[in-house]
Amino acid sequence: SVQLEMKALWDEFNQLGTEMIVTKAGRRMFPTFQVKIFGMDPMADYMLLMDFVPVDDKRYRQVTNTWPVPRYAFHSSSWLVAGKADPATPGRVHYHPDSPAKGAQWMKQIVSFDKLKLTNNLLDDNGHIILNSMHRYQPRFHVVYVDPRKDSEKYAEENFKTFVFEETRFTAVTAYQNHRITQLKIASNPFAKGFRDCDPEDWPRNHRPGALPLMSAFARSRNPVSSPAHQ
Amino acid sequence: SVQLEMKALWDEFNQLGTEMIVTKAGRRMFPTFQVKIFGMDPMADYMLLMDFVPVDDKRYRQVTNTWPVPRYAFHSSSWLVAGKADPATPGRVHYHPDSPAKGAQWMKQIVSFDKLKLTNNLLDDNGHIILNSMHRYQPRFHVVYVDPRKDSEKYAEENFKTFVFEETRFTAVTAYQNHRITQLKIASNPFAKGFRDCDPEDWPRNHRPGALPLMSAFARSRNPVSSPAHQ
DNA sequence: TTCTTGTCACCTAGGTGTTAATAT
DNA sequence: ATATTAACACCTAGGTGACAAGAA
Repeated sequence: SVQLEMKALWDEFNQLGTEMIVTKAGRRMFPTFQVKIFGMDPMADYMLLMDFVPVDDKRYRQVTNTWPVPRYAFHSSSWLVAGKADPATPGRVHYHPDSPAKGAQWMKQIVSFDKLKLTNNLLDDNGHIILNSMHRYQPRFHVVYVDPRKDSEKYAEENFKTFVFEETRFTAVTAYQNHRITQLKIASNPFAKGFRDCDPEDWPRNHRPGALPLMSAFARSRNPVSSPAHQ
Repeated sequence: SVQLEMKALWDEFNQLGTEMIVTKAGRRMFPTFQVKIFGMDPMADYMLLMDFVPVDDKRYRQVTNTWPVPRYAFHSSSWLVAGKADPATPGRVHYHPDSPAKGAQWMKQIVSFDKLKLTNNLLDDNGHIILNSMHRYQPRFHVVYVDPRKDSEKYAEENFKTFVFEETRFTAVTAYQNHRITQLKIASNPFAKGFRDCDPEDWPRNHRPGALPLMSAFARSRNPVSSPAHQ
């Protein structure tokens, strides 16, 4: 069995509609996909990998903020369907770089996919995951048992198991659309600390699951969505 | 077979008498021990590891600079034997973190031991290599074939091969003794760039094996050994 | 006196959202 | 109008030798 790490944070993002940046050079996910694994054969070899499947066949589009009601602009911001999905991207997979390794190795600590990067470059040759911007994806986690038998291909069907956590769904974007997502990223990702203007002690030290979802950071946003959309 | 990378640099250090810093927290080696490997079975599993053996049973001591001939002090600086070696340290080994891996994996790129750290802390529990300061050591590189046979212990003797490069010998120190070593480290280690005061373009771009061994860096040293030893 | 330790400024290396410019 | 790109300031994380203070 598999347990998703940082589930509380994933839930917080998912509630707002998680967005993940894709760039030409490749961008990591945040939150990082991390799991604890139980019940492996400690002595057997396993490959761990991830892939990403489209949640639906829709292309999304950000609805324009209403005007002239700037202070409610945030509430009017939402995702609209903008047509059929673009042609599917190359369905790449990301092997955890420690693969293959023994079950004991995988189970003795949290497995982190922090080397995984997302790109929108269809010609990428860095082995990154290729996604279409403005499309929704569901990350999937696969565990493959390395069968020592000579004719192992025959048993491929029974030698892997797939785990899906719906709270890790996200929309791929080239720039954040929902400013509440931006603020939650800034508040929770250590690498974005430079953009925080709230109490530096609030996160993550004092963060408990169930606490208010970082409204202080949002309230003091440098770029509130409530700024006039017109020019 | 195995080929030592950066051999020209190792030779340059070895000619001066290589020194490696040891600290309580652990210090990386510079140059880093890196090799290219040939002739493995691409499909077989191998473990790669290093250990360090005392070159002799001597303890060393830095001779005091002669005086009052400061400008020749550098030439008078040398290592003296200071008695029998201290009791041997725990003979730890360092497994390359990618171990075990297939021969194909090891051979397709340079294998770098840049995670290996040296310490003088006998109680170290970070798995670092423990060495006695002021003692000389010879790094050794071992390739272990992971035998798939059930009774593989019986064949342990024939399942590993050891490689020794004498130009990688060094003296463990807590502070550099030979200022020419210090200057060569500063000139060639990117992380010490802050201490360079020579032409930043000289190294490593314009460095060719056979070129003069960085005398410009030495000449402009901030702490020339030729400074008076008296106070 | 010689050797060791801890702190420091200064680097490498690379992960953030911002912003202005550009592309569609 | 909307979406993408590239340069950028500001971080995290950690590898350097210098230096002053301490230990043996």
